[in-house]
Amino acid sequence: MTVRTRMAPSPTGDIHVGSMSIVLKNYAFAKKNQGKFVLRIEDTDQEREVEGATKRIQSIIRDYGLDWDEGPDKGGPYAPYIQSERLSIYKEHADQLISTGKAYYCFCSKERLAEVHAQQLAAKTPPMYDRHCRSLSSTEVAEKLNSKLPYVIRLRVPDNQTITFTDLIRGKIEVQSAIIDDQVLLKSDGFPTYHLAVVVDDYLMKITHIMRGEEWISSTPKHVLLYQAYGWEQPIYAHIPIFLNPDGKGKMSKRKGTVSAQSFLDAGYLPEAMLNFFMILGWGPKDQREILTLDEYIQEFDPKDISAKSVVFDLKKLDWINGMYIRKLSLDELKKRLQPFIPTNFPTDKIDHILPLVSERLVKLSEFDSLTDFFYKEIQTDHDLLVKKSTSEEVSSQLNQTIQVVESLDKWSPQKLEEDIRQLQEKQEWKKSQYFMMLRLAITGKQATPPLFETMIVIGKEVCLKRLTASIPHNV
RNA sequence: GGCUCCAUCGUCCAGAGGCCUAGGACACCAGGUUCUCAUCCUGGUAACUCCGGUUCGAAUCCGGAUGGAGUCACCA
Repeated sequence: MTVRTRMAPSPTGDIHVGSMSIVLKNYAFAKKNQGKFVLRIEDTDQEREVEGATKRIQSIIRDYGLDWDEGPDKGGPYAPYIQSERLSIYKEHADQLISTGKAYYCFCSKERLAEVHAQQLAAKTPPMYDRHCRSLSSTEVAEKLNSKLPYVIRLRVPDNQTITFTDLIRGKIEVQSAIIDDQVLLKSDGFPTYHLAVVVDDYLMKITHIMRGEEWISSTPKHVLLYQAYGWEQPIYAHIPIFLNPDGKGKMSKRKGTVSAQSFLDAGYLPEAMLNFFMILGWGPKDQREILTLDEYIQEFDPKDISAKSVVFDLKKLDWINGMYIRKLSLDELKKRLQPFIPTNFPTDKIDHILPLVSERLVKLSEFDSLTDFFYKEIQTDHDLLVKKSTSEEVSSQLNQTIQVVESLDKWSPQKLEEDIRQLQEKQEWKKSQYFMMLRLAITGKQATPPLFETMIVIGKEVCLKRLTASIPHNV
């Protein structure tokens, strides 16, 4: 049997990092088993649909370096892969359930439903449909249908049944049918609900393994009931634990920070670093490696080894991984990845000299600007800081003598520059840490920078002299 | 609140009855390298939620408590 997995996002906005992590798992598991990974768009909610979201979902998955074998733009043996284009299929399947008595028409108005709900809330009973239309006679139904009353189709949930399914990660899960609502299958606008559409499509598209977020675990019994109603074999389930906010409290949410997969790329995280992070959150290879390639992951990943507990989205670890990946990039490749983050007024002729100086200091690509701005922008030196470890007098003298050394330099090379400046420092017996930090501040305006001499070479003799002169304290 | 799931260092993972005075990684702390920062190297702090039971023996099995999470729509 060919393994077939799927990801079924709904186009209601940007795809979440949690969803991307699930894409990765479905993708990897399909690849590992020489199977197929399907992308299906679940656009059954017309009200919440966001214009252009379907396109963006597809492009972000590809930006992360993943791809699907069958999907909206590629087609495949079970096309179409967009649910709004499959409406007749769901209608047909809903009707089938009506004719077998597994589902029934419901003509309740939204107002009545809201009223019932409010009453149940007040009485502190579980808020469920009161099955008002469940026992309508066939003549009553025919009458209402004839008078064009709007209707939905609901699942006739059996009484007193224990519903069982197996989750690859957790094992057997049992739920009593009594707590399951007579779920709406087909909405009054003719669109299916998620529950109907997902079961019908997963079956029709021959999906063998359903790996989806843990939040679906409580609606899985409804799906099981549907499989039973149709007499179809259940797929294999693996409910992937969700991401918790970095503070460890609650499902990762927009309110507590960034959640969209796109925004992490925008912030300068490398897609392969993101993927690596997803890999080792809640799972690890046998030998405890933390850094692994997609191919290695595909080889070693097994959904049943995923930890069953929800995991904290630890940004510190992500930063570490991203730094590792940035340092692994060749300078050419780094330059390419950096393009969107390089300011327009950046002196491109200097980039090949600047890049080696900052590459191991980059945690995120977005930091490039703040790490390199002093190379070409006007700097602001804090004069209090400049004289902090000394006196204005001494600093003034240090700067003047340094200017002389720099001016008389015959060769503008880091080796020569370092040699002469060190010679000066040793001769004058200036305190190393004070003198070099003072110089650093004068040249760059910052306390943390790449090595001073290389930096000065890149900045250029003229600008260095200008900055040194400008830094001389005047109040002596 | 009902239902479901989960429970090892702050975080993630290892541990599938004796190898555990619990191991690795991130973070943190200290030290080394060094002109600062970063990288790199060394070392350190730090956990089996609790209570019962099973067993010669439990982090590992069972039960309960507690805690955390998810979910209860004509949304997915």
